[in-house]
Amino acid sequence: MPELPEVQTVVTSLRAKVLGRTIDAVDLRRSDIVTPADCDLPSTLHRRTIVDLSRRGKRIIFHLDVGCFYVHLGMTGQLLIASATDAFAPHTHLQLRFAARPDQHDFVLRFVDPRRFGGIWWTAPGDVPDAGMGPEPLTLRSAALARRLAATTRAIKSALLDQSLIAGLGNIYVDESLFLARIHPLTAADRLSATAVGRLSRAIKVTLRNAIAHRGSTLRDYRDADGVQSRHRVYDRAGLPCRRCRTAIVRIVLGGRSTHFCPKCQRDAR
DNA sequence: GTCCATGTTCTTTA
DNA sequence: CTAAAGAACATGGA
Repeated sequence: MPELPEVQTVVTSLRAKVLGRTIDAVDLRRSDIVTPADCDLPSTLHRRTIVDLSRRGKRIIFHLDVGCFYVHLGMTGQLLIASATDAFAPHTHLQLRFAARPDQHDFVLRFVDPRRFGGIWWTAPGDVPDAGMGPEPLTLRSAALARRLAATTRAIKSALLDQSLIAGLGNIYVDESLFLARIHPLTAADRLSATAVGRLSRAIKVTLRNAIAHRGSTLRDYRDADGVQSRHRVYDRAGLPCRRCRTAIVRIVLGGRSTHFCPKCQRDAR
């Protein structure tokens, strides 16, 4: 469940738990999830204290007293708090155990990832954990976004998925943002008007903020089987009526990714 | 058995 | 050379 809002939710919920805690034991059950491959993560993390936890794009950054590491959830990754005595779920690749303190029971943090598109990256002291990443969408100004989009001829949908152009958006929220901005996903990025980029900049922020505000409740507390009303306006709604104009939502494949839009609200300007 | 999936990176093509 | 398009990665659910 990992685009910027989901990652932010994980960071927010984990932050108070792990801040100031010392890693007591490291159980790396699959070492090929760690980059660089020759980094000895267990001995590197042992006895280290977590001084901060933050998010950058889709990365969850653990700041240690020496250097930092970050977790990327890929498509199916999860960070779960558990008790050391809990049985391991399948595909649990890493467990960090935190020592008990007078004010808190001991607990473990587990990284579970069936598809293994995610992983753990170690960043040595002096290196930055966000090399090559584009700016954060929530603070990116319209003019700066316009400048970056003007540098590429790619379809706007593909451009927004490029983490080096703007960090944190994924397939769902790109489709949602383009719908809100009423921009057709195949529009060339460098052919968007300043007005359209302005709408897009605003739409991205609204979409992400709204998702962050609801992530705590929607994804966690509701189940599809209970008839959950998806908050998505276009994503995964092919053939269903547009929530604005009732026109059927269209699904196309763009850059190998399924792409959903309303053909009436998002006119093809090519 | 088939197709599809919230992501990234490597390879191929233009 | 660069930019863009495609394939590949691994597993599980519909």
